[in-house]
Parts: sequence; C-alpha cells; structure tokens
Amino acid sequence: MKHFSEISPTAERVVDAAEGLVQRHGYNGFSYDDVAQLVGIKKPSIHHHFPKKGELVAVVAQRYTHRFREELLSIEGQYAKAPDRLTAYAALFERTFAKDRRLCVCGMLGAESDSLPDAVVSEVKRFFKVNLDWLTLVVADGQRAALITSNSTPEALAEAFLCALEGSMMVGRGMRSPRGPAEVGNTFLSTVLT
Amino acid sequence: MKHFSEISPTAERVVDAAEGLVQRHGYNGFSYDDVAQLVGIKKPSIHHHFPKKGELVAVVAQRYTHRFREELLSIEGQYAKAPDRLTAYAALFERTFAKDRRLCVCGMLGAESDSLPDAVVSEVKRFFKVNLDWLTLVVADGQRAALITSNSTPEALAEAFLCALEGSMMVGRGMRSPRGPAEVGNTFLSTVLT
DNA sequence: GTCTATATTGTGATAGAC
DNA sequence: GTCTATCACAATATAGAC
Repeated sequence: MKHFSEISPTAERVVDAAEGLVQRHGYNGFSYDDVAQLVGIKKPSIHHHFPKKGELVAVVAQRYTHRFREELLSIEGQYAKAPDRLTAYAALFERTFAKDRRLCVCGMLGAESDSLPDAVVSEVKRFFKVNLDWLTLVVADGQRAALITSNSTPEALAEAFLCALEGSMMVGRGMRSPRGPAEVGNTFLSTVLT
Repeated sequence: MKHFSEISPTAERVVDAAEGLVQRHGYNGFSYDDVAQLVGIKKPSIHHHFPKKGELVAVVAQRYTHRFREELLSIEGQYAKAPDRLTAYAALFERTFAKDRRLCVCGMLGAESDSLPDAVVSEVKRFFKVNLDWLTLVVADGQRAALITSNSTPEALAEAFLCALEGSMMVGRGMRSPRGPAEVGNTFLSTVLT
C-alpha cells in the first residue's frame, strides 16, 4: 500500500481534507466531490492521486496512526510518571475534539467497520493495537510505582481508559455538548490514581 | 412526529430491519433497498410507511430509547443497590454487542451526528439525556450508601461510565475483538465500588 | 398496502485532451 | 497534474395502477 510519506504536496492536501471529512461525517458520509471542493480542484484530480476511496482513507488512517505514535513518543519525552503521561494522553483526544467536535479518525471508522474496505479495517485495527499496547505499558509502570491503584490488570485498565476517551467523543457529539475527553479522562483517572 | 406505538405490523418490521442496519452500518451506510430486501417487500413500499429516511431512523431511535427506559425500569425492579444496578446496566450494552457486535443505535448516530436530519439528532440527544439522568441518580444513591467511593460528582461518574460503555462497542468493533462492554464496565466499576 | 415505472440526483470511477 | 466529458450505477423519492 501507498505510504503517506511518499505522496506529493497536493496529495497531502487531499489527505488533510479527507481526514476532516471522515472525522465529522464518516467514511460513508463524504464524497470525492466534497474533497475536491475543499482542496480546490476537480473530482477526477482526486482520483488521480487516490484511484479508490478505500486507498485514500487507508492513507488517512495510516498517517493518523503515525502522528499518534509521534505524540506518544513526545509524551514519553515530556513526562516521566504514569499519571502525567495518561493525563497528556487524554489531552490528545481533547485537542481533536475541540476542533468542531471532531471524532478520532479510527473511532469513527471503527464504528463503521462493517462497511469498510479491508485495507482500512487493517489500519484501524493497528491504531487500536498501538494505543492499547502503549497504554498497557504506562499503566503497568504506574502500578509498579504504586501511583495507580486497582485490582484490574494493566490490559483491562488501558482498555477501559481508551474506551472512555473514544466514547466521550461519540457521546459529546450526540449530545451536541462541549464536554469532552479531558473531563471524562480526568474522572476516570481520579478513580485510579493514588 | 410519528410515534412507534401507532404503526402497523409491517411498519414495525421495517423499523426492526432499519434498526439492525443502523447499528451495523450507520445512517449513511444503508439504503431503502437494503431495508426492502430484509423485510421482503419492494423499495416503494418502504416509502409508503416512511416517506423520508430521516423519519424512519427517527422512529428507530425513538423506539430504541423507549425500550431502554423499559429496561431501566426493569433493573430498578430487580435490583435495589447501586452496584447491582450499574452491573445490570452494563449488561444491556453487552447484550446488544453480543449480536454481531452491534453498536448502540444512538452511539452510532451520535458519531454521525453532523450528517443527520434534525429529527434524528433530537432523538439521539434525548437518549443520552435519559441515560445520564438515570445513571446520575443511581450513582448518587450508591455514594450516599457508601457503596461507591470517588471524589467525582455523580454527574461526572455517570458520564464516564456511559462513555466507557459506548466506547467499548466502538473499539471492540474496530479491533474486531469479541471483548465488549461487560468487561469494560466491570473494570470501571471495580475502580469505584467499595 | 403493494407493486411497476420513473424522475432526479449523487456517487465512485474512467477516458482522453491539455 | 489538471481538466472536460462521460459512464455505470445506486440513492432518495414520487406517480399512479392494482
């Protein structure tokens, strides 16, 4: 599959536009024409960069996951302790949601999973695995340092935390509420932090 | 708006079919033809019962919310204590998810909220309000009885719990994982129950 | 209530000129 | 890389016969 780092500047603008559309309307909720209008070129030009819709959205998800991994690395560089890392993690979701109540790209695609091309499904799965693996390590570290108290396994806590953040975007959207991931993340963390 | 209790038997089968399609593919992921094939009648017959797609899905959400309220009442009748009620509440989501990893109707519609007719958006908002109000009362009761320990307000805990459950369906779907709401609900509850 | 037929629009996608 | 033109098809929706 095409890699986002090898695409032209115009193709990148196409991916930018498609990303926002996926976050607000979902895979089935936007068209090549919507992308074309946002980028300022015609529909067939979009097809020139990404012949199939599935390819375009797969690259959107691929880049999204890559950027998330960069953010995770950045958090590790900025914060040493598990509680601070988890709070910073929740802030990633808050930043996304703060822009027009945008959903996590892979949260939206995860919901639509049954009507998606295989290439997209694979990328979505990878996103969640990357996040759960990272969160599990952070939680385990916090438990070792006695900064996190819970009878649950690191895996289970990581999953519950991720689900709460993803869900907060969905619910915040459905309620048309400005309350978002940061608040829900705080509530969750306050129940497990010492 | 039309009320689900006043529709014909055939219209009810239409709503049944549409409900499952919304849960698996979302509002933008199914067509009148899909519904027609499931019900076993032709497309224009679906339009006879529900002229506009927005009306159909609004009734789907309306009935879904009503049934949820019945379930909440049933939980109140079966369990007296807050922890048991919250566990039973999570089981509602688990039962939905256990069927082909179906999403909560209003969770899916909440994610798609930006590309939905107003009538549908209103119903979705109402669903979340009903659930958050109920959960808030249960949590407050649990805190009064010292069965739930947390510095957070009942409102915040209720929201975090609901978000975790909704999110677990989205993430479980995206990962193609059989792990669902029951597990995430348990993890969450084990962090706040005494 | 259900159907055939059709209007109308939108969609993903391609051909081929510039 | 971008465009005009167009295809093939699917979508929501309506008219009108039975």
